[in-house]
Amino acid sequence: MSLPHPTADQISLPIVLAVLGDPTRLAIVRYLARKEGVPMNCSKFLDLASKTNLSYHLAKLREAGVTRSEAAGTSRLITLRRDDLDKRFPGLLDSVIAAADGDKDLPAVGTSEIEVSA
Amino acid sequence: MSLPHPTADQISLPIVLAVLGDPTRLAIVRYLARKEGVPMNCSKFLDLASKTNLSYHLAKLREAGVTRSEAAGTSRLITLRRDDLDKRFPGLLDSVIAAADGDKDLPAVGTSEIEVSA
DNA sequence: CCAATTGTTCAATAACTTTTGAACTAAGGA
DNA sequence: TCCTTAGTTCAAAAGTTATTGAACAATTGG
Repeated sequence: MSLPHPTADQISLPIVLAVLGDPTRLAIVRYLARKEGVPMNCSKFLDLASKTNLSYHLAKLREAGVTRSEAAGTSRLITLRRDDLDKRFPGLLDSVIAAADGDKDLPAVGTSEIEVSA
Repeated sequence: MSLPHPTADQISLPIVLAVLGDPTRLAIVRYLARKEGVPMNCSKFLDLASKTNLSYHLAKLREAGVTRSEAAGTSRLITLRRDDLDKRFPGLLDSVIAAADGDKDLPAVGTSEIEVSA
């Protein structure tokens, strides 16, 4: 069973901007962008907010079309929908992430991480 | 007398994104971008919202550092702070405006305009 | 000076968003 | 089967943002 996601052409610019205009969600997106290709589970983000609140923010990101969440056992694998976002809004995600990377006042996750091999 | 504006380095990414994540404000910014260099007064935007509501949205844009408002007699001249935004968040404004231009569902102002010389 | 034009402020309300905790579901391992 | 892990759902509370109308201020033209 997979959760509802908008199709690429249903992704709306004002909704994406509004969703990214929240520091917690921006931190999540930033982290997903840095670990692109590696699907994340929610527990990665527990230092940003409570479990319940994370569920809320991750649902917002998914409903806006910014992320994709797939069920995998008891976990959820979360990925950035970069392909769809780049197609719909060329350059937007890159400039947002670059801007977020340059901002020291933004909350962040896993910025000083030791790469652990599987 | 000029209204309070943030300095370039006070402009915050999440605040800018949240402010642009409103269709009325996006329409204003889009119009300012198309008429860049030409300072606009508020009456240009009266088909987007009521006078009072416009005052509110224009204040949000100004406080976020997206626009500059200068008093000029009984009018206010509103311009995009493109220089400051481009310095702080390279590429962001361009990709937002390009994305907005490609979206037919967004409210717009003056898209079919006859150029009137002064 | 008077009236019109341009826009602001204020208070109220409506509408949304965020956060919370408790209760829940579903999968997987012992 | 029972327990743990991972995450959702729900309802309530808190907080924030958007919209409105009426009243206000400042400038300009007659």
